[in-house]
Parts: sequence; C-alpha cells; structure tokens
Amino acid sequence: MSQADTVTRILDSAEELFAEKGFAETSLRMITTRAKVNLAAVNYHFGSKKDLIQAVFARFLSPFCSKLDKELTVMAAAVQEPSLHDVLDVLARTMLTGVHSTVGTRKLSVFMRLLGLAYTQAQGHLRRFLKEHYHQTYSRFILYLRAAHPELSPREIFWRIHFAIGACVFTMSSIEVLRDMSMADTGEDSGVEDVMNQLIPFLAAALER
Amino acid sequence: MSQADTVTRILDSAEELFAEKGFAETSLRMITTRAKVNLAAVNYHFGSKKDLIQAVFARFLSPFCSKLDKELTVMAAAVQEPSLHDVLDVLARTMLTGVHSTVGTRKLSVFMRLLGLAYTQAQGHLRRFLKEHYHQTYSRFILYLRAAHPELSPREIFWRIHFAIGACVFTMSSIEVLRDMSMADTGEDSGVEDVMNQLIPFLAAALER
DNA sequence: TCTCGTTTTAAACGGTCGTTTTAAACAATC
DNA sequence: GATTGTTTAAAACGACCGTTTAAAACGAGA
Repeated sequence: MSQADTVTRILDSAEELFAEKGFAETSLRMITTRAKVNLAAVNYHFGSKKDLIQAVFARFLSPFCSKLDKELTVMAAAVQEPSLHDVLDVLARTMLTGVHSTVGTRKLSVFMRLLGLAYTQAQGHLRRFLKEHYHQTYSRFILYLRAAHPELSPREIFWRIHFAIGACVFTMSSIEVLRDMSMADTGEDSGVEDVMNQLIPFLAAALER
Repeated sequence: MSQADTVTRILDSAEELFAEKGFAETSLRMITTRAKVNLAAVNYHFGSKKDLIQAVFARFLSPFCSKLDKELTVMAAAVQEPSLHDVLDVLARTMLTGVHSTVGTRKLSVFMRLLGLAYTQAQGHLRRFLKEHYHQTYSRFILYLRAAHPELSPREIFWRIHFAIGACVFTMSSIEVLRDMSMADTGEDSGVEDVMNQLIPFLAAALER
C-alpha cells in the first residue's frame, strides 16, 4: 500500500466520520479501523488529530475556493454589474460541480455538514486555519454581493447571507433527522432533491425581498 | 447545601457548558467543578450523563411547551382562523417571555443553541426522549400552520418551517463567531437585538412568499 | 441523644482517548 | 546485495473519561 493510498484512505474515512458524528465523537481508532490502516498512521502522516481535521477541510475547500474564484472572475468579465442572482448562481453551480469533481464524488450533504461543523463545533485552531486560508475568497464573494445591492448596508448583507447559510447548513446537517420527521408528519418521503427544490426559492424570497 | 441547590447548580452548569461546547466535549468533571459539587453527585442525582442531558432539556422545554400550549389555546379562542402571522407571533412571544421566566433568566442564545444540538448532535436517546415528551405540542403547532395555509402541502409547510428554524438555530448557535466575523467584515458591531430585528423580516419574507 | 434515611465525599475502577516508541517491512540507490 | 530513508506494525504510555464503591457527614423524627 503506497503512502498516497494510506493518506487518502485516512482522509476519506475521517471525512465521512466527522460529517456523521462530529469531531470529538470520532476517535482516531474509528478512523484508522475504517480506513484499514494502522492507528499510528494518522500521527505519522498528519502529526495530530487537529492537523487531520484541518487537512480534511483543506482537501475540499481548497479546490472549491479555487473554482469559485475562477468562476467569479469569469462572471465579472461577462457581465458589467452582476446581480444577486448572478452571484448566487455562481456559488450554487460551483458547489454542485466543484464538490462532485476534484477528488472523487463527494456528497453535497457531507460538504454542508462539514461547513456546519466549522461554525458550530470549531475549536480555535480550525477557525484560525479557515480564516487564514480562505478568507480572501470569502471576502471577494461578499464584495460582489454588496455591489449587487448597494442600497443595503454591509451589515444587512452580511446577516442576510448568513441567515441563508444557516438554513442550508442546518437543513443539510440534520437532513436524515428531518427526513424522518417529515415522513412521520406527512406520511410522504422527501428526497434530498425535493428539499433543495424548496430551499432555493425559500432563500431567494428571503434574500431578494 | 440542600439537594435542590446541588441539583440546580448541576443543571445550570451543564446547560451552560453543553450550549458552549456540545455534549461530548463537556465532561462531568467540568460540570461538577463549575457547579462546585462532588463528581459523584451527577450519577447520584441523575443516574447517568445521558439522563442529565435529558434533564437539562426537560427543564427548559417543559415550561416552554406548557406555555406554548396555553398560548395556542388563547389564540384559537381569540381568532377564528389564525393567520401564519398569528401563529408565529405566539411562538415568538412564548420564546421571549417563556425562556426568560420560569427558572431564572436564561439567555435566548442558550435556548437556541441547545435546540440546535438536539438536531445536529442528538444521540438516539435524546431524540427519543424529545419525541416522547414534546411531540404533541409540536404537532399541534404544525397543525395551526397548515390551517393558516391550506393551499400548501404538508410537506411544503414542514420544510419551510424547518428552513426557518435552521436560520434561527444556526445564527444563534454561532452568534459569537458571526458577530466577530461581522465586526471584521463591516467594522461595525451588531448587537443581538439588531440581528433579531433583521432575522424576523428575513424569515417572514421567506415563509409568506 | 440516638437512629436512620439522605446526601456528600474521596478514592478507585475499567475503559478509551491521543500520542509515542521501537522495531520490522519496504522501496529506491549505489 | 548492502545501505539508506520512508512507511507500516504492534505495543505501550499517561491522561482523562463515566461510573461505582464505601465511608463520612448530615438532618429530621422518636
């Protein structure tokens, strides 16, 4: 088994388990068992559990932000004054395509769940890591939003977009629980696609009011 | 120190720490140290950590659901066909008043954060506990929502209300992080009240579209 | 005051955690 | 084929976890 195999298998297992259980509830022994590698491999290849957490985020956020940056540049070149719809469309398309490509197919729900953990479970080290590496792309994205609605204050823009992120992240984070509840309540199953198809107009109405 | 003191102090400390760190990241030793009680007191008074978690939820959800039930009855007696606004208003008022009363003053952000944990960190035992004890009030609330908008399918109602819950829970769960980010982005501080004042019309626009 | 049920205390239990260590297996270079 | 640096393997480390135990302290009723 080559190094790349071992590292990748650890990242794959860690990503799944973190998304499913969170950071503290996932032990290195769970990760290495699922990855079928030796326990010590995590500390050898990554250094520590914290470094592994950061590596898991880096693996999907780095290509995602690169893609988003590129797409934002394409958009800026194509249209004079990008509308809110333009900007959000770039984000949505980047999430759908960028997530599924690059490093194998990654489920959108895993992406969202990890993003949610970054907000709600992040210890200091992860927050600092994310800010240091991805704050630039984030800022650029926010700037386009502001330009699209110059009549709104930066504070209003900030909070509206984070309300929207909250609805997405929460929904996708607890999608299994919610689907169970929906099933119990309404008697009908809701596919993830159905949920997305309702979420988007919901957010559009809230953002564009 | 009387029993009530010990039990209450444990619940207070546990509530704060759970809201701050989550369940797995909070040890009984942290809780008992903060509460200034002996380590064994948790197992003596509550049985186990799981039972303590359930007790923390019960302490704020039981009076909350009682209040909500009562207020829903008042509303139903007052207006023939309650509108969405009527129903949500009952919820909002119950949260603001009911949370702050009953057992001392509890911060709204702690309430929200615990609610969020129930969705995203709930082990099986907590989910079963909440369903068993509070599902009835929840169902009744949902029924009024359906009655207010009979043209929407139960599935649409369910998902819209949970998108809204997501925006609330996520925002209040990571309110400290978000306020820091907002400060860094816009240079202005956003008080919790400011955020609420923006969140409510945001949700209204999304729900009532 | 003595008694007896309740509560608190200090210490220990077995188990799991993240991490380290030491040696073995491997792959590439000469 | 020996040597070197890299990767894997098994075992152990100390630390902390939730829980249990057994004795001490307490408090109300006889």
